[in-house]
Amino acid sequence: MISQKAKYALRALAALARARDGEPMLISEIASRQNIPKKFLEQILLDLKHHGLVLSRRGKAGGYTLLKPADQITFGEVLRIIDGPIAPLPCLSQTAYRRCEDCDSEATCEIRHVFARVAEATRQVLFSSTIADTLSIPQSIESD
Amino acid sequence: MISQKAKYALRALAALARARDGEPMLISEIASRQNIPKKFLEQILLDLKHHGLVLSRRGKAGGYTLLKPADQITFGEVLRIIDGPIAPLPCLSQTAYRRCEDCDSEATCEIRHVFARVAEATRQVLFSSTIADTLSIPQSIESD
DNA sequence: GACTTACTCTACCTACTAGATAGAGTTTAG
DNA sequence: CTAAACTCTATCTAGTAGGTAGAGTAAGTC
Repeated sequence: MISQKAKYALRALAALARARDGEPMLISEIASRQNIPKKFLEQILLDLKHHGLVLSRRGKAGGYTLLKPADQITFGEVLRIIDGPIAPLPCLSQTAYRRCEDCDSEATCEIRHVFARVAEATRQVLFSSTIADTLSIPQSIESD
Repeated sequence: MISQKAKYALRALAALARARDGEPMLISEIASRQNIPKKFLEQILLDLKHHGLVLSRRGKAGGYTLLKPADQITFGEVLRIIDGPIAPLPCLSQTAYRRCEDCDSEATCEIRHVFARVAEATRQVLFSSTIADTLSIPQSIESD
C-alpha cells in the first residue's frame, strides 16, 4: 500500500496540471478541490518543491505551479520522494540500497529473485506513467 | 517494502520445502538455519498453520511440515496472510476492498488507473511464483 | 510603509504498527 | 510422569503515519 501522503501528492500534482497555463494555484484551492487537509498539503507541496517538481510564489497572487511539463513527471519519481524506495526489499533498491541484515548472502537468498521481478514489473508501470496521464480522467462537474 | 515478518515466513517455508520428505522440522532448526528469532518465528508459523499452509505436531519428534506441495504455495498467498492486501490502494484490493475515504468517486479518481496496472503486474509475478522456485537457489554449504 | 495574503519552517501530538520478547499452558512420546 | 516441543496471550519499545499549531517571512497593494 502506498501512503496517504503519496496519494495526496499525486492528486495535488494532477490538480496543478489542470490549472490554466502558468496560473499559480493556491494551496487552499488544491486542498478543497482534492479533499486534502490544508496544513498537511503544505508540507507535501514544500517537499515537492525542494525536489524540484513544483515552484511557488509567496504573497498576493501567489501559489504553486508545475516546474516541469506534466508528461515529464512520473509516478515513480513522486513515490520515491514521498514514500521512499520502490523496491520491495532494501537489497533491491536502486536509490537506497541496503543489505538485508539477516541474509547470509544475496546470491543464496531464496526470495530475492522473485522480488527482483516484482520490482522490475512495478518500475515498468510507475516510470512510464506520468501526471499527464491523469488528465484523461474526466472530473466531476463542479460549479465554479 | 514487504515486512520483515513476510520475509521470514517465505524463508521458513523455503526451509520446510527442503526438509527431507515428511520429516517434521523443529522451529528452532528453521530459526537457526534461516537466522530468524525463534519466538518470533513461532508466531509466524502458527499464523501459517491457521491459514492451512503448514501442519504441526507437538511433543517429542514434533515440528512443522508443509501441508501442500511447495509448487502450490504462491508468494502471493503468503504475503496476503502476513502483510495483508497486495494492492497499492485499498480500493484495488481483491481480498480487502475498501473505498478511499477522501476520494469523490472511483470513476473520477485520477490515480487509480495507474495503480490498477501496478497491482496487475505485481499479482502476475507473485501468484506465478511458488515456494518450489526457491529450491533452485543453491544454499551455502554448512556442516551438519 | 503598514496591511494583507500566502507560502515557509519547526515543533508537536496521537494512534498505530513492526518487530520482537516473556512466560505460563498444553500435548505427545516414551 | 517427565521432557520435548508446539500454543497462546500479554507485553514492550521504537518508529512511523497522519495530522495540527503557530510563529516567521516574502510579495504585493493601497
